[in-house]
Amino acid sequence: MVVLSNSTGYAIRALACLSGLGCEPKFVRDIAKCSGVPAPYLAKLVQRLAEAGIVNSKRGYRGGIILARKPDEISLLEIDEAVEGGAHPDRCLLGMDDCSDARACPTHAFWKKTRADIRKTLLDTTLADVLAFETKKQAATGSRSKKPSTKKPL
Amino acid sequence: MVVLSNSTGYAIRALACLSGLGCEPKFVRDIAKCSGVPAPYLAKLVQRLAEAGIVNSKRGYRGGIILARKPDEISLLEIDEAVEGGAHPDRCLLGMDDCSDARACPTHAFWKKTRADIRKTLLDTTLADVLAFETKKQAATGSRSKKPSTKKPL
DNA sequence: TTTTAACTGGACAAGCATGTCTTTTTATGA
DNA sequence: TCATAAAAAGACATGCTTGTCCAGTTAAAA
Repeated sequence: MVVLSNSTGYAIRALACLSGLGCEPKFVRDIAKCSGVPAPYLAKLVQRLAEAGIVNSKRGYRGGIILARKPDEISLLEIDEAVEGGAHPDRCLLGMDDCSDARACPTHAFWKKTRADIRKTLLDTTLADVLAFETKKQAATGSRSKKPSTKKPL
Repeated sequence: MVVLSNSTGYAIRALACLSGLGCEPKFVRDIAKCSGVPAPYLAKLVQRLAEAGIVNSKRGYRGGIILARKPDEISLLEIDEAVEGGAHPDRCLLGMDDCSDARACPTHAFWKKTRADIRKTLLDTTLADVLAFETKKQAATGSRSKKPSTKKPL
């Protein structure tokens, strides 16, 4: 039951630390300490995030990592695809490789809809939302992103 | 985006072959050929399925594997838990380990509901449904299991 | 009782995601 | 220009899932 990989989880938490504040670049090692992600591994993830245009990295003296856009303009879906190197292929829930709309396995319709729901949720949820979660330590009626939202109390 | 492991997919397809017909035990190697699962690996999976009471295995001359119950009495959820060795823990979609009902991450409510939906679908879908899928090669308004169903055309 | 045919169980190998280490490259400030 | 500080890059290590192999055990039939 794994939807987002460990690596994607790392990236999301690391970016949440990074979006905390300031226009000053942060070092990989500081983000690592703040997020709990192993520093050398985080360095790899940051490279992929930089390639995808989610962060900007600067080498040399006074270098570091900085968000390329505002937190509410970076969706979790984008982070996932940056880390995984592309969109998830639409795998059959049961792993049948001859399952398709034309030849639907018993869970095909259900899974097709669920997959789309998950995708939409990840698209609608931004770093700003995650930041709010990280910041508020208990109570608070948190600030949400500007995007339409599927994350009401429900 | 992996919900059921490769191994669980193997087990489901293998059991579908097994439920085809007859009260005669089938050999692991025949199930392997029919389902495309590597025979030595299938032998391991069969052991777990036997421990879980899904199949009965018989050693020695004229031994083999046989379903312990009728196909429509074996849910995919049961197969999954037999293969995985227990129920899936309720992991946070984003991998936050301090995410809970009391301290909900931005996707918590969504994922809680979706998880339950997936579980229900796997519980309501039985080997009989999979068998119908395997049997009908193209058209047919297939026979379903006796259970209530979330798998309408939609 | 012996032979044969099947599952059982344990050790082992391969592949992939995860994690680490070291060297190289780049940019800043003195 | 030179020293320094940081990311980039690539080789290397680890762990888990998947997959293989082989000797052991069991049961039926001759």
